[in-house]
Amino acid sequence: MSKNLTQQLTHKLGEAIVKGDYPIGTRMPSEAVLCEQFEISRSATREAVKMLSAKGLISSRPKQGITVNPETNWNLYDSDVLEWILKSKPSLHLLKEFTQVRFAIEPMAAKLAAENATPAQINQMETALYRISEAQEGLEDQLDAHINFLNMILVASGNRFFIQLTQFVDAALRVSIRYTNQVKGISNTDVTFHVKVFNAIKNGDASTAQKLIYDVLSEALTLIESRL
Amino acid sequence: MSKNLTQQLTHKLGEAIVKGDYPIGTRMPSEAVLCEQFEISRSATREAVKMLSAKGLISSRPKQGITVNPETNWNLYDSDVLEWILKSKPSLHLLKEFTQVRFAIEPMAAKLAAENATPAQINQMETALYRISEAQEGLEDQLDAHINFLNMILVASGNRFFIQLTQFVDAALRVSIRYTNQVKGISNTDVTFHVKVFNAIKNGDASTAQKLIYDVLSEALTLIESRL
DNA sequence: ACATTACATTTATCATATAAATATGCATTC
DNA sequence: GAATGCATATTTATATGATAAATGTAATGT
Repeated sequence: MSKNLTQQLTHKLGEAIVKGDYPIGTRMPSEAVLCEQFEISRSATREAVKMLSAKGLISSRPKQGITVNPETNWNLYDSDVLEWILKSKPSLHLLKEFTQVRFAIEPMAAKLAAENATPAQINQMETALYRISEAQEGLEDQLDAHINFLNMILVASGNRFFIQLTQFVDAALRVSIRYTNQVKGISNTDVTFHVKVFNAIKNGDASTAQKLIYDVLSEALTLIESRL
Repeated sequence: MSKNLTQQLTHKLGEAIVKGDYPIGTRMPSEAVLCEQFEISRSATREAVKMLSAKGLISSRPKQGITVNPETNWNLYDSDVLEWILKSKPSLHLLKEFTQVRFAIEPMAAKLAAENATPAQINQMETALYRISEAQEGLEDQLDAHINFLNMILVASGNRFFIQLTQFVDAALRVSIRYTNQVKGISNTDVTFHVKVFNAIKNGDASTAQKLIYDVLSEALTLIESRL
């Protein structure tokens, strides 16, 4: 758990809101009541409320109190909010939504990576590739290695908005194995696939890099949709 | 300007950080100093600090003080952060990054919209279409009408992560006209284009909807890159 | 040289008081 | 009767002072 009281309350309330304990549009307990319930001071409570409103989950106004915002206001790309969503309502439908975003983003990121990756980034990708092959022999966690490789592609894209999505992709992949119980199908276990992607990016072959990622995600999406 | 002191300070500091007034990795003025500088109480100051740290811009720890986080920690999809970025360092390069994200997202959103749009959403899109044609005759702001139409596509996708990006696309389009000084080229002024997109979505023709948006954004991106 | 302790600084928390905002109901006016 | 203005009660917003906890740094001891 987070160390300080403010963050603890932020997480507790954030999770509760996402879970639906405080329905959208309704008023949450007032500042004073929250203090009582969680036995902390007003300062800590108010700061937690501010953090949640900064993430779009709630808004607070005098007299009206603290109200839960509609989901469209939530900062879904905030890693805390993502974490709460995953913790509270994981579902195959959610996985589909995640994968649709990946399907939109990652092929483009691979394309950009092929066009823009620096030599240093190529080296890091090669290291990531090595980690995947090691993982196959059980030396390292397979999922972590995969995520690391995919994150490197996002980073190498050079577009800060793609880079920002590393946490998103991380979350998406971690939820995916809850349902598929294997990395295969989501992101091919076979390291030869990753080698192909790596070579395409290294050689600046943008369209091949794009197509490789596109195809594997297309397959993943089809698999998920077949199970819905 | 925002009404309450906390939000005012949040915006002032957020903007200043993004602008680079407080370089990344450096310590910001301490709580006490911020109170003095802005002549507000510690409560308000601390709450602003909490909001900024909720958005990933800063982190604060005892003794170490308030430090500016690396840009990779910033929640770039937060509409406040976006606003500050646009306000502080608009550039053609930024526009390119924006458009790359749109290029990744919007064709897919159009495809999903064609597959999933509800009758009510189709109606709303038709209204949006009407607003564009009205705007052409000067009755309404052209840009707003365009943004409204594009947002409807995102909403109709049914994927909450795409829906969340309405603010992003809004920001992207508003910055785009600063450089192109026209909506044309970014999102075809000619309403016939939008009619085509609308019809494709209405008829459930996913691939056509996707291709239409893909093509217009491809063109926009080429235009931007030619000017870099 | 290393570990331990003491200290100083900064944020974190608590408590209390006052101000400002605003929804609600009431009265007043036309 | 409808609309407008006003009083009031409730809730958050702000201010302030005091204490606690965390943590980097320096002093100390072995």
